[in-house]
Amino acid sequence: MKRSRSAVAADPHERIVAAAAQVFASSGFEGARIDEIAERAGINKAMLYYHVGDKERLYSAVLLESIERALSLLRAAAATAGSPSEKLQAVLDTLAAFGTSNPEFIPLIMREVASGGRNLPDEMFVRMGAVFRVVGDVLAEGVEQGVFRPTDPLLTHVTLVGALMYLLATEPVRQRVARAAGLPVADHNPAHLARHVGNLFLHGLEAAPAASRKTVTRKRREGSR
Amino acid sequence: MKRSRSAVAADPHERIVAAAAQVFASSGFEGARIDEIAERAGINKAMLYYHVGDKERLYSAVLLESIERALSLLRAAAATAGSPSEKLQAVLDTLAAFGTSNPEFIPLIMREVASGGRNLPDEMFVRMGAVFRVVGDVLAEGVEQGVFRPTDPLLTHVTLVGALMYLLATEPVRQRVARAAGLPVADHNPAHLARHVGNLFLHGLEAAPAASRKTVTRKRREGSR
DNA sequence: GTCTATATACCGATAGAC
DNA sequence: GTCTATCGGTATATAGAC
Repeated sequence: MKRSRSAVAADPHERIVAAAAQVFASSGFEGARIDEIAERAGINKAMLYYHVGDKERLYSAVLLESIERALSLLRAAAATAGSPSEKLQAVLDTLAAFGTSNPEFIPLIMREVASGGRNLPDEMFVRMGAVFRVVGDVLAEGVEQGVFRPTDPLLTHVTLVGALMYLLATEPVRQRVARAAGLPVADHNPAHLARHVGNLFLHGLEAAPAASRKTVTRKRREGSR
Repeated sequence: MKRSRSAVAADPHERIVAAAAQVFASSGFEGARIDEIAERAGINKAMLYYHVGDKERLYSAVLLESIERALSLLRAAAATAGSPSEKLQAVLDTLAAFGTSNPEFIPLIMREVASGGRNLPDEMFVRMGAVFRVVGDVLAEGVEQGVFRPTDPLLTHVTLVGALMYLLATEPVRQRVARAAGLPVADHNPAHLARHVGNLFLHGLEAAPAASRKTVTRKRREGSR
């Protein structure tokens, strides 16, 4: 057991980590300023070093604390009663909700992915493996029941989770792109985005099922709109 | 017409932009050091400022030059003869190939997405809109022909492209995760990743087609393996 | 445990000689 | 056009008083 989590976070360590998560997420590791983190945590810079050590240790603490919370939520979602499809959708919904109530999480992960995970502490890979296992088990269950096609589980997991995180993270960019392209500008809530990803991945984009086989390609199955 | 593109890039401007792309991609905007860019371009720091101006202008030049090249390749891919599904797969293949022969591109884009596009110049949004239109047109064509289900095209485009870019970018992270989780470590080539995404998106994960409708859920359609 | 003051280093940008 | 030298600003990290 580590520290108790309270809403106001009286614990200096927690206040610092929470503030650091925000700054690291919005500015990256190199761009984050210790002064800004200290200020946002409401303490002095010297105190920050006293409590959590240098910038690198603080960064590791932020990442580990984030993924730890995400992991336990995702595990709970996958333990939901229901079909593998429903479990997978529950995982996506949970990830979207977590990414929204913890807006630092997705930028943090995406920056690390962009840098090839160069600054990731070893413990992070273990946690990421645990997250994979949550999705991987659902996929395996689906294949076993014959409701999922067999695929490379790690690739499918990354595809699924990456697509949703990307969709969530691009919200502001997407709106500006829509404006620049003369498209209708819509702001989608996270739940909607999770459903879009789930729908797309579960049923596929093609209207005709398995049209690539040697079965007859059914053109224009009427009543589709 | 701007400048001629040669392999060795005798033009100082090009050498600088190419070097900057590498450094910005691996260190981010704030983390990138002008000295390192100059050194990697084989010129003096003062010359860098003489040729391209300050850090921000250099960054914009890198982004615009990258997406411009990607855009023309993607347009060519979408102009391929074939079904909408084949065109979509061609676009994915092209993006994967481009991301591989231009390893700076995906990290650059992902970092910007992670920061909400805060440092993106206005011209970038126009280009990103053009990239969307390439995919959007293929999607519209597929819907028109009745082979694609109608979806929000912008969301589907971002989901598709985001999934592939994420898959490509996580290659090194994925291997370390696999090692930490005791999974078989595989290094997939970009073409394979593009096919994984295309396959998943086009046909979906579910073995039974449209099982969510009121049609009979066909359990265990035999001969699936 | 908390804060002020500062050491130390580095970075972006430019001045100015050639 | 090219380079050296350097200015001005700011960053991480710590020393030391309280």
